[in-house]
Amino acid sequence: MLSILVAAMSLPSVSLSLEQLLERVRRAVPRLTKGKKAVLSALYGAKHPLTAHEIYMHIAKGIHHTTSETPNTKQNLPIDLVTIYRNLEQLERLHLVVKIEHSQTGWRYALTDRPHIHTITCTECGQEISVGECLMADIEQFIAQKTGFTNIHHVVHFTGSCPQCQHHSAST
Amino acid sequence: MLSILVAAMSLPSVSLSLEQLLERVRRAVPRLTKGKKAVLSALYGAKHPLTAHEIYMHIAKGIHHTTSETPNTKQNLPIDLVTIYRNLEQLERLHLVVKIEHSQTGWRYALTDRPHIHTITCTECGQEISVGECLMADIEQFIAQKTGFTNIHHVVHFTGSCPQCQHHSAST
DNA sequence: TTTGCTATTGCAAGTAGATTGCAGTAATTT
DNA sequence: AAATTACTGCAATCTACTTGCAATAGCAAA
Ligand SMILES: [Mn+2]
Ligand SMILES: [Mn+2]
Ligand SMILES: [Zn+2]
Ligand SMILES: [Zn+2]
Repeated sequence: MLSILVAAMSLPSVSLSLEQLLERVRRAVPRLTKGKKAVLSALYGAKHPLTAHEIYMHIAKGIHHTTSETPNTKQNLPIDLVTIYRNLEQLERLHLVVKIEHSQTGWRYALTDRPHIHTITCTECGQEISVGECLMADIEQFIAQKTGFTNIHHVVHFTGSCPQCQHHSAST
Repeated sequence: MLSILVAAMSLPSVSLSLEQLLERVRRAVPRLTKGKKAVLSALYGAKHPLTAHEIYMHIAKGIHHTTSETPNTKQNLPIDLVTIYRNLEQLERLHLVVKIEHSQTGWRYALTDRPHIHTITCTECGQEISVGECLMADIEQFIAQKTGFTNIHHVVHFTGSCPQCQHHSAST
């Protein structure tokens, strides 16, 4: 059984450039707006799944602050958080974005079909560390065969007691 | 809109009676209260993981309604929802209860170490069906070895397009 | 380039799951 | 029975997320 796990660890990296991705989205949606581009760019550059708020912060930081030299025009206003939620919802319907997990601060989103890692959180101290590349591919394959579903994705999060916190346990 | 889990959990293979479970909890907590017993009883009898609100409703239904014959005493008042949340939190800290998944209506809780199944939800029509017994044991074993964590549990949910809804897809 | 259509946006208000403060209650020990 | 204090209920609060609506901005036809 562990052989399955080892086999699943060498992941195919499907590299689609941001421009290719945007072109694909342009064909799929009625309007390729500034907000949609910003959300896709944020997710494209992300090293791990992001919450809507993290996407918002990422976009806001990428925009010039208002100074006497750079006046407050519509170009340098951040995208409203509600617009980010609506764009994520639309991109989800197109299967271009997926909810990967529900963290303590809300859902985390990522581009579909990207190699990704999962994390484990200590329920006692809150420490969150990587458990490495996703090992769910074979399980999803199995589910696809068994159920006939397509576009299968998963929401996963692990919890436990980290090495520093292992004591006072009532369980086996 | 949202479908309810269909027969998501079987009874524990290692049969611990409710009385044995309560005895174990009695030794682990300072006070074995009416609320704690009610929460544990609800989870013990559940066929699938329950939300805090579902536990609340379960407890309320199990208590006599007030009539002229059965006056409104403290015995037939339901347990307050906030008390259910606090008891679940305490039982989680003792690793006796775990959050199994985040449904559309909130977190679902179950007794620890119970065999369980997982489900897949169609993102288009909302249909939710079983994918069979949990297949995560090997992955958890792998994570335990790699990270040194103990008491490892997981939150998992699958989504996809069901056979009846497979069309208009922008992904591969 | 200008114009028209309407998808999309920002703002504000609303929803609902979950948390917190606190005064009173009840489970347990002596 | 009395003492101790973990626990409870109520109300207020927090916050991730959604919804209504008038204004805006993609996009393409003219
Ligand atoms: Mn994964
Ligand atoms: Mn499982
Ligand atoms: Zn820890
Ligand atoms: Zn469907």
